[in-house]
Amino acid sequence: MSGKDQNKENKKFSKNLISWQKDFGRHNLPWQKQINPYKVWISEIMLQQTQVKTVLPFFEKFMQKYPDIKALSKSRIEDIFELWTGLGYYRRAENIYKSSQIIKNKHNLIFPSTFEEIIDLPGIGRSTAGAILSLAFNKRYAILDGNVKRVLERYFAIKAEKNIDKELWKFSENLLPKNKNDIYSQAIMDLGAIICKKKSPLCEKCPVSLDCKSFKFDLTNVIPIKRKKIIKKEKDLNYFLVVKNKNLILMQKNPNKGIWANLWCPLNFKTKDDCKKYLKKINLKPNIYHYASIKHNLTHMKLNINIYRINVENYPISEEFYWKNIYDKIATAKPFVEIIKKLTEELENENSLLFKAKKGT
DNA sequence: AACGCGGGGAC
DNA sequence: GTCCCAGCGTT
Repeated sequence: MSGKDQNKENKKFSKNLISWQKDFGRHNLPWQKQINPYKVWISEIMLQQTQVKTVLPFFEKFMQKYPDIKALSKSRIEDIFELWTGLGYYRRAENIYKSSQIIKNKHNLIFPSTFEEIIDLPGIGRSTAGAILSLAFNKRYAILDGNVKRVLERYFAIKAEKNIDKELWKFSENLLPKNKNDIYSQAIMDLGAIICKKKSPLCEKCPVSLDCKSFKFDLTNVIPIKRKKIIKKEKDLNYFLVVKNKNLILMQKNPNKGIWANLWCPLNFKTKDDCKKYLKKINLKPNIYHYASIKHNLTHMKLNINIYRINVENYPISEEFYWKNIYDKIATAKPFVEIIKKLTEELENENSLLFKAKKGT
């Protein structure tokens, strides 16, 4: 096909998508109502590698607590972590916090509107920047998320066995319309989510099926090519619920790398023996009870988490630890939410038994 | 270019 | 149980 013809095809693609979006696209997502750059930004960060349905309750909570950049800029990182508990990819929470400080100090609390300024914010890469610029500012920038990749690979019948983002970016940019870039970006994502689904795409309802090479050559079940599956490593982890006075739990801040980086979790040792040695070292009785076992599946590993309980009367004060009251809000990783809740209930029970015993004597 | 980073929806 | 999601930052 000549360059001129290709150009014509590209125009038809965006025109069809924009027209389709008006009738069949998504218009009632919470970040689309009274749209502004702040909402688009927060939603785009939450939606990185995370399905819409999962994001919805987190987004609502976030907007209630931080309705605008000013409110967000007064936050503490711990508060954002607390709100992020269970959503995963916790680096995103940190990046939102850091960005809020940059927007306060550099941009006078106004969300920036140029590509350079936006991509300069932590946690915002080329695709998220493109999404914000098109959706919130109606500027002519491309996106390349999971939906768009799948649509492009199918439409152009690209059999990619490895990373071909460089080419896909080129395709994505070539297809951009001159106007209505806000509707177009929404349209191509909606198409991927609603029509051009990973499994059983609804080609009969697709506005661009007639020009789709995979549809034409019956390749929609082959493309996109399945990526070779990763073998999950199994990992055993040991966490220790150190309980003091039946209402305090010892929490420890994770290092700035690895899983749950910078998040507060219960005390962690490689083995139970390591924990025993440590307790002896600080003159505590090494009374450790097995408390629970949790299997936690992640994308890249399978975790077997053993939880132990230790009752102590005192504990040395240190900067890397803090005592969390069982009634305080939790800013931690998902597996510990339920465990701490369970522990809280049991401690309440133990406390009431203790109370009764005292009363009886 | 490849990898690590969470948790869960969809099938 | 498997795949992968409105990706980014690091190596």
